[in-house]
Amino acid sequence: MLKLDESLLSGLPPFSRLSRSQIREILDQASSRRYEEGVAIFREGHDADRFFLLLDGYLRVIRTTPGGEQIIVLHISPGQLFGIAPALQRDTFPATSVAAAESIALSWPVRLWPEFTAKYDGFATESYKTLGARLGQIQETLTEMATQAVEKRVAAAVLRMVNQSGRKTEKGIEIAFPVTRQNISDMTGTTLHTVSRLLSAWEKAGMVESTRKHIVVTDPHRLVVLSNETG
Amino acid sequence: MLKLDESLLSGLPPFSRLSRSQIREILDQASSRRYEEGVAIFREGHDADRFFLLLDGYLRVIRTTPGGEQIIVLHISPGQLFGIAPALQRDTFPATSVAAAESIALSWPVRLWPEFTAKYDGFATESYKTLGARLGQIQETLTEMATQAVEKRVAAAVLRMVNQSGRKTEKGIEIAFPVTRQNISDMTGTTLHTVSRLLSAWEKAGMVESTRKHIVVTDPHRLVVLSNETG
DNA sequence: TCTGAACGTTGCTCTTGATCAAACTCGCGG
DNA sequence: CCGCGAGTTTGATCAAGAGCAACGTTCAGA
Repeated sequence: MLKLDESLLSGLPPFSRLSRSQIREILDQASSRRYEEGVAIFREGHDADRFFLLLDGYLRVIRTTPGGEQIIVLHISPGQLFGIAPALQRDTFPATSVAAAESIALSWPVRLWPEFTAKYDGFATESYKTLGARLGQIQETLTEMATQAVEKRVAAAVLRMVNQSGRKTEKGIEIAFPVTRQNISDMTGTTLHTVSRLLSAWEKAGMVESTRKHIVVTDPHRLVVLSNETG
Repeated sequence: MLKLDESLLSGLPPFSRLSRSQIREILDQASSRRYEEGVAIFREGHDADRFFLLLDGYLRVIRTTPGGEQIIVLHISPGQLFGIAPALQRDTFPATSVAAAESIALSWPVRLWPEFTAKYDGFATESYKTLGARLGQIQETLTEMATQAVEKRVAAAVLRMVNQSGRKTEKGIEIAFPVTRQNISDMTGTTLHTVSRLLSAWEKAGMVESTRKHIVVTDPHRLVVLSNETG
């Protein structure tokens, strides 16, 4: 395994208050792995024997119903901890994580969790902050799902991805990882057909442009208005 | 304020590993309050200056949309901690808590949270376990909302309430706090009309009996089957 | 005992978005 | 360069459930 550089972690919130030598210590205990697009990092219900940090790429956090349908609960962006079941005293993962694009993640055995929280200043605080934000986000999505019409849910889902991973281009802001119509329908509890129709309509209206697995929002403002309309 | 008895807490998970004197200490710092049915204990977005324990009664945890619609995220039963924003490093409450029935809760100022977690063995562990369970439940609800038809969502919601608060009667198992059709529609993202029709149908089919604000499940098994059917 | 408000029921209509069906486009591997 | 499969588009049909309307029931308080 190649030696990881301290600069990988030094800018990230959970580690920002640590000294160079502490970060070295942490890195030396980590294993690093690359995941192809579409590959699962871990699966719902499996033994939570490690916890993770996404260095590069994007993940989808997924739950599958007994009936085989799946829904995307949230996305993970670079720099975020994930699979932190131990923080909630769980011994199995509550959801599946799949690489939305080629990704690189560090991981540590769970037995180090108590050590990390005890020893490294700010680590526990930041981890729980992450969890708090995530809980809030899920509640948000739930509320949306329960009260908003499909068009607004889809608009909100697209905007969420843009906010989390948007990068500027000449055309507008583009979602930084591959997304299919099916993916969006899995985030919003609708069908790929409906999503396709909506995107087509928005494209005609000049708010987005999309090619296969690829979406650019050309008029974010109008999309925001759309997603907020009281209906 | 009257003196609270140690037995109130000694059986509850967050405190079960503590000595009598430690529990005394904790109780002496608590304030106890009674809440009428329908009254809010705290509101979404407000300053999280205290954390709570429900001694008796039932709570609804609610989120309200900008458009004024509300949805019930989960219920809290006696013995559970709630409003534990500090555990997630939040300084405002992420949702509103309303008494579903007359309730009694203890509360402590947030500044005691770090002290409690540091000083009392098992307190942090159990708190995070609660949070983990709650996160899991919300994810469950979200998945359900995204994939299941209305009838199954309503069946699942009724069963969840029964599981959390069911008490046996001659007729069957009854939900221990007042629930209106509107409440159930707020849990499932539907309308009170649809809920009313479903309950009527189930009543005709001999699975439930209900009077105003009051539901008894007479044939839980069939309701479970109904909620699990692959549709 | 009366009254009004809160809660519940039920019929009808109409819209949303699922479902079914078919064709098209792009990119990749052979 | 061809053929195949994954992803996408679009049309047509249909059912679930929302919305609307009206009425019935229960209960608390005057």
